[in-house]
Amino acid sequence: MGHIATIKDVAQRARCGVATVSRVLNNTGPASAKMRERVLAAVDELDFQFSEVGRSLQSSTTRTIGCVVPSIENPVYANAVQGAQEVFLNAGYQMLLVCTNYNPEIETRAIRTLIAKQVDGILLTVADAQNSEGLNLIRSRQLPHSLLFNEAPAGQVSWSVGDHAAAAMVADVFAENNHTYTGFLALNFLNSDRARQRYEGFVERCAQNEMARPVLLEVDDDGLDLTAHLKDFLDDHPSLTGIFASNDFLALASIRSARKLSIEVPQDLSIVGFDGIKVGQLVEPSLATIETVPQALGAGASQTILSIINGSAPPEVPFEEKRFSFRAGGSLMPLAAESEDDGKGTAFPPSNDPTPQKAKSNRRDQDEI
Amino acid sequence: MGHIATIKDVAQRARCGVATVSRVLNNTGPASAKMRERVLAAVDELDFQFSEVGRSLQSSTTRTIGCVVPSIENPVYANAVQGAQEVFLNAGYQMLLVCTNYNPEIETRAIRTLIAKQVDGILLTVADAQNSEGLNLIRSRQLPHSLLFNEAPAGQVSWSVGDHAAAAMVADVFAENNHTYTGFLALNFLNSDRARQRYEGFVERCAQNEMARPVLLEVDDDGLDLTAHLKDFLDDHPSLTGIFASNDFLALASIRSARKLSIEVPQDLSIVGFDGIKVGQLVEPSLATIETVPQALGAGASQTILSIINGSAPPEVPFEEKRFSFRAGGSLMPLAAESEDDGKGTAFPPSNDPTPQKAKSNRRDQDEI
DNA sequence: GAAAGAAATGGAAACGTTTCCATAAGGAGC
DNA sequence: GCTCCTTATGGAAACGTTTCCATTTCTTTC
Repeated sequence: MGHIATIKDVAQRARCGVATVSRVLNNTGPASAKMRERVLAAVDELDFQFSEVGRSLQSSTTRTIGCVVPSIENPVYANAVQGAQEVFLNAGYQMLLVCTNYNPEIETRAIRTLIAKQVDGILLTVADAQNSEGLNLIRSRQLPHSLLFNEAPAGQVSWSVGDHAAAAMVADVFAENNHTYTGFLALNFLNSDRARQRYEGFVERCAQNEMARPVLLEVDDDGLDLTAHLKDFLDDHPSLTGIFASNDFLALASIRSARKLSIEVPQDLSIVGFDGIKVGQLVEPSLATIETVPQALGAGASQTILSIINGSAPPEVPFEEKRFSFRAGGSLMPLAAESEDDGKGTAFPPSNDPTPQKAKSNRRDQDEI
Repeated sequence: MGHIATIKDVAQRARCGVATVSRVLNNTGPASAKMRERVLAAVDELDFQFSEVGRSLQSSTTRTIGCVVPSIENPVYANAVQGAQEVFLNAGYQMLLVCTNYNPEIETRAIRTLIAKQVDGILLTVADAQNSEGLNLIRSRQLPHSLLFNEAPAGQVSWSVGDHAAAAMVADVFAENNHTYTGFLALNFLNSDRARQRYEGFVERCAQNEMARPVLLEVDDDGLDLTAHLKDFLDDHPSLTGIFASNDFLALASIRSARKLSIEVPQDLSIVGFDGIKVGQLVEPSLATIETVPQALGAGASQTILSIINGSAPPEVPFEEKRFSFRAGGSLMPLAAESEDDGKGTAFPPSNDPTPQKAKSNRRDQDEI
């Protein structure tokens, strides 16, 4: 028989009503010992399992949460999703995952479907939090949700890195290491409010630190080879001594491209990444970067949702200082101080790079301002 | 009002029966122009959307697929899941994702829940395909499914890398490069049939190539620092010239640990990884590895499931040669041939490593067999 | 042994759909 | 005006649960 047993089949087999079966199996309400036994036997024989669909219809709860992120090829999102998934699973929820590829149209459609599927909550990273159709839908339905990675529109909770402040910290690190002329390397600048916020934070703090305004280098393709881009960029801006890459992959790709161009990192060019992916510590030179805690953010956002669902007190979003930190690395080197070398370079890299920190620069020799 | 509109509300507002609403909205069956208009207006005013739960109960289809993988922190799985997700989304399915952390208990429970939720199919990577309770449940319910990464038990389709053959290829590459004494570095050996298959494939082919039996080094923790392990290992087996790491992260960590021990890669020790993750090409030396196509496997497995669901012809699993290939890299160096140097080292790395290929070895000087 | 209370049980409604079927309305042809 | 199609329409059942409520069955207690 290709027929899946329902509660009716069980009731029939146990010679009782469906209500009794429900009571026995859910341990809700009384049942005599023999009845219990008969029901359990029937369940066993029929290999019965409740249909969650029927249950959901009746209880208007699905024990399912939607999760919408741009992509999980990016280890930052992958970690966050993994963190979220664990929290949800422990709480008895499963997770519907949608990757939008930074496409607002897919985003909206996915959210619409999630709502139709009556998920109990939605965890999401939208392309643009200020202007997301899907987010509005969620709000208007008052569906429990939490933003992840997006900076929240005023008054909303969001589990974000604190991109603005983190990028500012990079500016500080450059300043402490006497770098004045820097560049900002971005991918997907247009589609991501995060990249923009990093840029803004970096630019602002550079100004405050009386550094030159960072030069923006946008790359569009996700290819590994930045060499041509980098060459043009450095030719156009020969005074650059440091590049802030808006993520670690870009940073690693830059290091590699620099190497191809016979520009040594960090002697000729310092590079700082963003995200703090694991491999950054495995490479040589190790990558100076902003270390983030995506898994914790994902877990926190999940807990926010769960607390909304069951009315408990939501977890506090930790202070910015807890959400990111600067990780020193061999890809960043202090420049010789020009005027006041007060030696307070707190970010001096405890590098695993055997190259002496004050090694001569090739490129710099000609370009030094 | 905090009430979500149902088809009844729409019917009431449009002054018609629910059947009519259903017909109009689904374009199934006739409806007069004015009726159509009234219904559409009501839908608009009430912001109505069908409940998929009600639909699912009626149609016994959920447009949802389960996906069970060990983890998505591993970029291989992340890519596969992403590939799968895209295929499903295009076909109008959403994906319930569960990460098992290689824990069979979680695996079983998750699959049970997925079945209860009446997913239309399941895509899964199990800890042990020969002996998976969850997989048996799926089979006994005849639920459309496909294995991913697991080698299939006889007669079953599976979208796997071909671990055995791929590992054998690594043995061949070592042989071609005159390496005879090799080690196999594994993480999670016990919990993963994949790691075991790689080991077997490697060992067998080494034997066929008349190389020494590879020495097994198991590490248990996922920490980044293998230095102590590696030191002990190399002390115990001083004749080793090459290590096959069962994934690229381990390979990169080995390179780093070797560096700490002043063992140069590849001059003193060649390392070959497995998976072909993106960063392997960004680092120095670039990583020699088995390149796999996880995204394609994920997509293929999804299509298999979809074709089972709608009764169309399933896609063929591509031949092994299409599923992996050897990617040369600077982490592997040929040893000076001892007897017959026929120069057919096909795997000679087109390295981006500036170090001369035949550089002197430190460690080897004392250890050379 | 009867009355009263407690415990056990089953029927039926409700959840939101789709779809079968019956009926109502509209036109065409005589 | 009548019959006969065709086209529209609505009622109701079914999908698999849970839960309310009414009924039956058992224990107690006098």
